[in-house]
This record gives sequence, structure tokens and C-alpha cells, in this order.
Amino acid sequence: MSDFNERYIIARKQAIAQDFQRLNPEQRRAAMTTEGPLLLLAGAGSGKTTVLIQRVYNLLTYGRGSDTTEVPSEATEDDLAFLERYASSPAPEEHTRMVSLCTVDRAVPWSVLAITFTNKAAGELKERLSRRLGSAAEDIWASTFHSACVRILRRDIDRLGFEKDFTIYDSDDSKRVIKDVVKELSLEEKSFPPREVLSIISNAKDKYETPEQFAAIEASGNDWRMTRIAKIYARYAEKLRAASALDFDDLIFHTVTLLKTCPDVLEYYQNKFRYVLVDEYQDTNHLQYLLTSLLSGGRNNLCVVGDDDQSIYKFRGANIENILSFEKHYKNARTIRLEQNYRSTQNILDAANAVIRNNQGRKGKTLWTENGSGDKVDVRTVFNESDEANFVVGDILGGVNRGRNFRDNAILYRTNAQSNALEYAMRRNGVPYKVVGGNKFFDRAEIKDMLAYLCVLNNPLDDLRLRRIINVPARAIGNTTVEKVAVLAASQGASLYEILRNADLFPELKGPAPKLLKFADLIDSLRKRGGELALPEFYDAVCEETGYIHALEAKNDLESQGRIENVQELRSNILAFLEQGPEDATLSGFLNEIALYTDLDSVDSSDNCVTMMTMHAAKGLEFPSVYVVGMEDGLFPSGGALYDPDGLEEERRLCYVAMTRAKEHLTLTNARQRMLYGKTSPAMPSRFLSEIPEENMDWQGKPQLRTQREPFDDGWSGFDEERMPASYGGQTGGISGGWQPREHMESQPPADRSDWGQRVAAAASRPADYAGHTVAAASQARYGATKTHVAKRAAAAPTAQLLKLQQGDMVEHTAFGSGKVMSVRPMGGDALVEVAFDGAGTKKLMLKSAGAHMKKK
DNA sequence: GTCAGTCTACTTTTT
DNA sequence: GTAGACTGAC
Repeated sequence: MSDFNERYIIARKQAIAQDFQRLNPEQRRAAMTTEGPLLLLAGAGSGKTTVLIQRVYNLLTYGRGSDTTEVPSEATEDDLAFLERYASSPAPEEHTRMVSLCTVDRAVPWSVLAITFTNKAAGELKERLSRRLGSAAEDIWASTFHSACVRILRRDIDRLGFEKDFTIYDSDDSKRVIKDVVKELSLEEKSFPPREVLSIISNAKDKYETPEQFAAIEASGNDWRMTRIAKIYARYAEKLRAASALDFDDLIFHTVTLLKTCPDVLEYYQNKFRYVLVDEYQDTNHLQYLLTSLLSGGRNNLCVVGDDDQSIYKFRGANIENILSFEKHYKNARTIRLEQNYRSTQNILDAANAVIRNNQGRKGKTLWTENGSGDKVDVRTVFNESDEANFVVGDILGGVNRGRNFRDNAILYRTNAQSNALEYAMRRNGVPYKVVGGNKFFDRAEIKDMLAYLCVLNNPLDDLRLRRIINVPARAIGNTTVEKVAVLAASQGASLYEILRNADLFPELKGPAPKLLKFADLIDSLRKRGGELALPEFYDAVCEETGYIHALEAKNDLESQGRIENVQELRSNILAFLEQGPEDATLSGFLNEIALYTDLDSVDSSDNCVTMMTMHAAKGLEFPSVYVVGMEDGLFPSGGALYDPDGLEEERRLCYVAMTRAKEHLTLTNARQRMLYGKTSPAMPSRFLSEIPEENMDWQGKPQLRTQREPFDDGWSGFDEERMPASYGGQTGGISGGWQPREHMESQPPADRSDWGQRVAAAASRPADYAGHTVAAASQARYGATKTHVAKRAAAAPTAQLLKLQQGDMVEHTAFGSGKVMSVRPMGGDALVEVAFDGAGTKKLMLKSAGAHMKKK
């Protein structure tokens, strides 16, 4: 290479690098490596999204300028001199000339494909891209695996014999079909639970095995059950094809098939996508690997970003091998490690590093930070789950008292069931919170019903959804009738709807024919209205004319009330859908979007409340203060993983993920006994706790294990002496000895609890003097939490004896400040106090636990 | 065909 | 502890 060219290449790189001065050297290298396969090992909090954004900016601005040895033939000595000068002292007004000299084959936005796992991540990526790139960002394909596939399939799936307006089945729909198939093949239903069968089929699809291939493989084996499952798989696939339906796996499976069998389609996409990016690569399965390698196969510009230590979805088929052997799969791949962490303090990182170090199968990296050592990790051993909840709530209130916001706190747990005790403590203390995941909006029966109606109206051939709603609300069309219709449909090769439409032609249906025809009329008339009305009005018509709302109103109970609200909430989903100006603003467009939508997508951080969720759901998020609760062997790591080395490693990665969510303060708690599934059993501290170095943590209440066990001894010693009363409002560690928020140091001295803490503690042993009032947690549960209340009742109330509170008293709360007591209502051995705080609005508090944080003025 | 009462089985779960 | 599936009586 000529001296000129060499100097030109170096100067060009350095000039471009001026645009990325804010990045650290590794990040910059990642943003500027554009050509060929690239593996980006990005540790937790290492700024990988920033890198992704900058990398796309680089592609759209300089093309392969930062990563090529091509030198334009028209380049002059003068250009070179300019670049060299710019590289050492860039002047803003020279940027335009620099760009024009450095750009080599700039990429157009629609040639960039960025794949994420969740809609939320895709949305965030899009948003940050458009902040960085303006309107150009709109044409970038930033989407999830599944929605990218839907987009590809909508164009060409007819080549595989499916209708272009195919339906997407969610896992419940799939389960239904499996159940039907098992029945149809007259197999023992107990031996073929849908969940299990489905997961085996899913595994087969993951290996890209068609029903025929799967059957062939199993035929050579000797497993009777697997050969049956092969039959189920075949029939399942047939049924979905007949309904022109795809399940989640199919979306990817059929896309891979499409690309493999139609060379012109493959060529189209390989040409189109010059650059392919995949986020969270450690969570990809084999099928997704096939898809990405097909899509990126043309130019081989595949950049995958991931962290092998954060692979926590093996149970769902994620194949950690994809990332571990990326360099093997892609020869000449380059690898860049991002190890500087911008999120957490060194103590938190040291603790997390120490835990993850115990895993064998990993690429190995060690996070470090310039954030300083920070607080030690707090470890708390408490008596049981309600003490745990009280401690956490107390600690959160303490933090709020010192200037924290509620939204700065997250509580992470292993299983959704653990949220109960925590929620209870939150409500009792009037702490606003939200639970992410758990019982989901789109999983609710009424929502599924309404969506089923919309699906049938969109596509009457959707037998599965039709079955769901044919008798909801009750239309006296029972299972026997539906089965008769189904048999007829199968023998005629028709859909259920077609049989219903012509019910009077079949002698078998003589009895129910009028009812069936009436239902078919309902569908027809609504379909007709679908052509006339705007979507929201159409939805109203569906709610009314199907009699769905009416049936709920007739029930007239609290539950139905809630269901009606949910049905209406779905209407706001339609409005929101239309507001974002979708490409396809029709019913089918809405159904497509909703099919890939989950509740997780609606998590937003604007509300000032504590976030509670599983550790899985927390991936990718960060909070100033994080509580990981239930650190007990058998719960976390989970019982199933205790004796399974691979399972244990996955749990450990989960622990790593959970710990690295914390920016400033991390608290880990474990209880000595815990009630699970209605049974209380003793629990040992999680082995992960013992993997944290002493110097990075501060373990309070650490149990001393006896070396020799007594009979009937659970291995613990003397917790009775230390045990706190069950209703004690936390161990007040948060108030007297807790951590300090970094930015807002406290202005008030810690509350002195010596005078009133006693009274509260004493209250626990007092007999329930308000017995008989068992109103409850249920109504609180429903309306409590995040909503503030207006005082409705000002009637005279008995004095609350604990603090001798009555209406009109002024109180001082450690977190909410001063306020006026609006009402006091005895309730189940406790009292519900309504306090109008000067700054924090009106709150309902349960006196026994809130009393620990409140003082009469 | 419907409803109420009993039995059972449960991690995590982007789509 | 509890939701959801299943069974048997009307």
C-alpha cells in the first residue's frame, strides 16, 4: 500500500473518531467496526445501547468509511492534509467537508435491521435512534424477531400455502389445539399435558424439525410416548395450516422456510439488509440463529450484542452456545468486550462479579467502574416473609425520608407468588407501588373473549376463537352441539362458521339450528358494520350487540364490574393504536399488533411508585436502590436447580442480573422460614449469599449455624429471642441506620423511635379490640396502592389507641411529612387512618404498621 | 346445558 | 393459598 493511502486511512479513522469522543475506547472501536461479523460482549450497564445507536449513526453517516482500506481515487494531498489537521483539532464548521471526505458508500436507513427480544426494547431503540438521527430513524427496521418475521411473512407467505392475512395464535390458543388433537387421536389425556407436549414441539421447531423429520427421528428411537407426540405435532401443524394460523415459533420457523425455499426472497432480503444487528444475543435459540444467519448471509455484516453472564432463558430454549461459539460459526469474527460499567458502584460490582465467577461455562469478564466504592451490599436475615416485607417497606420509607423517590426503588423476587406479602405491607403503609407481570391484562378472560370476537369478525374461518365465544355470553349452545358442528365441519372440509351458516341443511343439527343460525346472523351483521364504522365505534357495537357487556352488567357484582372496566380498557388500546398512526389502521392491523403485544411493554417509569417484578422481568432495567428478596436455597436458587449443575448456573446468572440492576444501593434479604403454597417451612440462606466476599457486604442478623444438630432442630439457633413481632413495622433499619442517597443527603436528623416504637411494638400483643370489623384487605387491594384517595367519610370514629389518633390530629410521618388525620376507622384488630399530607396527598394507612413511621404532633 | 362444589398442581416466560 | 380444571347434581 502506498504511503499516501496508509496515511489517508489512518487520518480518516481519526477524523471519524472525533464524532465519538464521548465513548470510551472500546465503545468507540465497537461503533467504528462496521464490516464483517462482530461480537460485542457487553457487560451489564456498559452502555451497549449507546454503542448500538452510535454504530447506526456511523453506518448512516460514513458507511464503511471507518472500517475499510479503500481510498477514493480522487483523493488529493490537500484532502489528506485537511483530514490530518481535523483529526488533531476539529473545527465544527469543517464537519461537512470532513464527512464528505470520509464517507464510503453510506448506508440507507432501510438497509439496517436491528433485532431485539421485546417490543419495549425495540421501542426504546427506535426512540433513541430518532433522537440521534431524526426522521431517518423511521425507516430503520428496529423490531423484535417476531414482528420482523410477521412483516416478512405478510409479503410472501402465500408461497408456503398460507393466507397472507394469517392469524397468530398465542400460547393459550396453541394449548387449546393440542388438547383437541390429543382428544382426536384418542390418547390418554393425562399422559399428554398440553404444556409439556407444546414444549417438546417447540423444541423440535427450535431444531428446525418438521413433523416428518421429528417423526422419523423418534421412529428410530424406542420411546412410545415420543412417537405419539410426533403424531400430535403432525396433526397440530395440519390444524394450524387449515386455519391459516401460526404460533409464535411458526413465525420464525416459516420465515426460515420461506428464505430457504425461495431463493428470490432470500436474495431480496440479503440485498436489502446490508447491516444486521441482534441485541441480547445470549437469549437467541437455534432457530433464531438460523434466521439471523440467513438474513445477514449476503454481506455478512452481522453484529451481535450480548452478555453470556446474563443468559437466563435457557428454560425457554435460549442457547447460550450461540454466543459462546460465535467466533467458531463466523470465521474472521472480531470480538470487543465492554467491561466498564457506568451503572453501579464498585461494591455492587465486586459482589456480583464474585458470584458469577463460580460459573464454569462463560467467556469471562470482570466489570469495573469509576463510580467509586459506594455502600456495601446490605444483607438482612429476617424471620419470615412478612418481616421481610416490613423490613423492605421500612427501608424504602427511610430512603424516601432522606430524599429518595419511591420510583428509585425496585423489589425483585424469584416467583410472582412472592409479591403478595410485599404488596400487603405496601398497602398497609400507603406506599405506592406497581407490580410488573403477574396477572396480565391480555391474559384476562374478558380481554381474550373480546379479542376472540374481533378475530372471528376479522376472519370467520378462525375456528379456535369461534369456539371460545360461541357460547359467551350463554346462548344455550353447549359443548355437545359444538362437537356435532365440529364433526360436520371435518367431514365437509369446511370451517365451523360455514356449518353454522348452513345449520338448517343438516338433520343432525335440527334441534339447535335456530340458535346456530342466530349466532351466524350476529357475526354477519357485525361484519357488515365493521365495513361501515370506525374502529372504536365498531368495538362498541361488538360489546353491545354480542350481549357481552349486558351479561356482565346483569351479574352485577364487583368482579363483573372490574371485567367491564377491562373491556373498556381494551377500547383505549384501540384508540392508542390509532393514535400512533399505524401503516394498517384496520381491524386486522390492530389484531396483528396486539398479537405480539405484552403487558411488559406498558411499563413506564413516570409514576412515582416502587416497582415490583421478577428478576427475569428486570433484565435491562436499572434502579438506584434494588431489593432482592427471598435469597434462600430452594427458592433462589429454585428447588429444581439445587442438584442440577446447569440449572444452578442459570440461577446464578439470574442472581448476577438481579444484583447488577442496582446503581447505588443493593439489599439482599432472606427469611428463616417462609410460607410457600400455603405451607411454612424453614429455609437456609441462599448459597449465592455465601459467594459474596465479606468485605463487600454488611450482613445483619446472620444466623450462626450449630455444628451439631439436635433432634427436631432445623439447624437454626435461637431466633426466638431476636424475632420481631409480626406486625412490627419493619426493623426500622431504614430509619436509623440505612443508606444515604447519593445526591440528596438528609436534611432532618433520623427520627427518634425510642418513645413511640415501644408503643407500636406493644400493640402487637394487645388483643384484637376491634374484632368483628373484617373489612378488608380485599377492598384495599383493589383500590389501594397507587391511587390517592379523597376523604369520603368524616364521621366520628373511635380513637385509635396506639397513637391515640383521632380525626383532626396533626401527625408527622417519616416519609410523607406532616399531615392531618381525616378519619380513623377500626378494622380487623387494627385501624385504617386516612391522613391528608401536606406534600404527599391523602393516604390510607393501617395504623399498626404505619404507626412505626408516624408520630403525633 | 348450567352451575356449584371438589380436586390438584404449582419457577422463571421476551413473543 | 389459590386459580383453574373437573365432576356430578339439577
